[in-house]
Amino acid sequence: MNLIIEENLSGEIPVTRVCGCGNFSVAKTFDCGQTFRFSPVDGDPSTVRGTAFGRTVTFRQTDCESDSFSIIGSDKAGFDSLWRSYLDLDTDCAEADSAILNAMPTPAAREAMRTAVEYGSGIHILRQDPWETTVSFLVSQNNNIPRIRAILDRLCRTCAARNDSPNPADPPFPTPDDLIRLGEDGLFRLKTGYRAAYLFDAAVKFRSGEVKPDEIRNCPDSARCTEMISKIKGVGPKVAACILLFGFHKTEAFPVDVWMKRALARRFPNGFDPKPLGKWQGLAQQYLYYAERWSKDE
DNA sequence: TGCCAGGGCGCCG
DNA sequence: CGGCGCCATGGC
Repeated sequence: MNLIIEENLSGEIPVTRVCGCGNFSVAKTFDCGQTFRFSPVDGDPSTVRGTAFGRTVTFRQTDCESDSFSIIGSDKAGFDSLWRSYLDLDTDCAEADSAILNAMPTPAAREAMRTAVEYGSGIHILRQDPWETTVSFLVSQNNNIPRIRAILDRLCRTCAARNDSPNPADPPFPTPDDLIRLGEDGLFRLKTGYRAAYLFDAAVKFRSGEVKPDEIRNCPDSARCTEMISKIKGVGPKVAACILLFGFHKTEAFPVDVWMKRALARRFPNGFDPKPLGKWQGLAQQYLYYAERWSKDE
C-alpha cells in the first residue's frame, strides 16, 4: 500500500496522519470483537483509545475521512515500527472483497455474502500480541463483550498497580509471570470465574516454553497450529481459531461462535464451507460476524 | 426468574 | 464419535 505519512510534532503530543489507506475503517475494525483493549472516546466509535504492545494511542477518523485517519500519540517512527503492521494497512480491502465474493460457489451464496461484505468492508484483521490474544479469548468463552472488557481491564490495572507501573491510567497488558504471581485464586478474585484455572495454565505453559509462540508463528500447517495452542486448558476449536487469527494473523482461521452459527444458518441454508476462501476465511468470518451483530436490516 | 453471552470439559451412551 | 450438564458472572 502506497501510504502518505504526515508527522506533526508541534504540539505536546505527536500526531501522525496516514493518507491512502484504502477504505480502512477505525470504527468497524475496533468494534468487531477482535480486541477488547480499545474504547470509543466521547462516545464516538470512529475515535478509539487504547494500549497495544505497551504503547497508548488514539486512532481518529472524522466523518469526512474514508481514505485517511490520524494516530494521536505516535510519531512517524512509531507508525513505521508498530502501527502500520498492527493495523495491517498493507492488506488491500478492495482486493480482499472481490476475492471473497469470487470464492463463493453459487450465485445465491455470492449474493448472500455480498451484503455482509458491503456492510463489513473496511475491517482489518489486527496483528495483536499472541499472549494477550490468548488471555483475551480464554476470558471470552461463554461470556459477553462488555464483561470481557471489564475483566481484562481489571486484570491490567491490578497487575500494573502491583508492579508500580509508571502510568497506571493506561496499564500495559500483564505478562505470564504477572498472572503466575497473582495465582489461580487471585485470578478468580478478579471475577474470571471458572476461567481462572485456564488463565493460570496458559501463563505456566507460555512461561515454561510448552507453548512456543515463535513455533506457532512459523508453522504453515493450520491443523498443527491448532494442536499446539490447544495444549492450554480451556482452548477448544473456537478459542484456538480466534488466537490463530487475531494473535498470529493466520488468516485461514474461521472461528465459529453462536453469532456465526446464526449468521451461517440464516444466509446459507444449504450449508457453508469456508475452505474455498483460503487465506480470506478470517476476514470473511469477520464480515459475517459484524453484519450479524450490528446490521439492522436484512 | 430464567436466559444469554465470540465455549470447553468430563462423562455418558 | 455426538449429546448433555455443568462451570462463574452480570445484564436483561
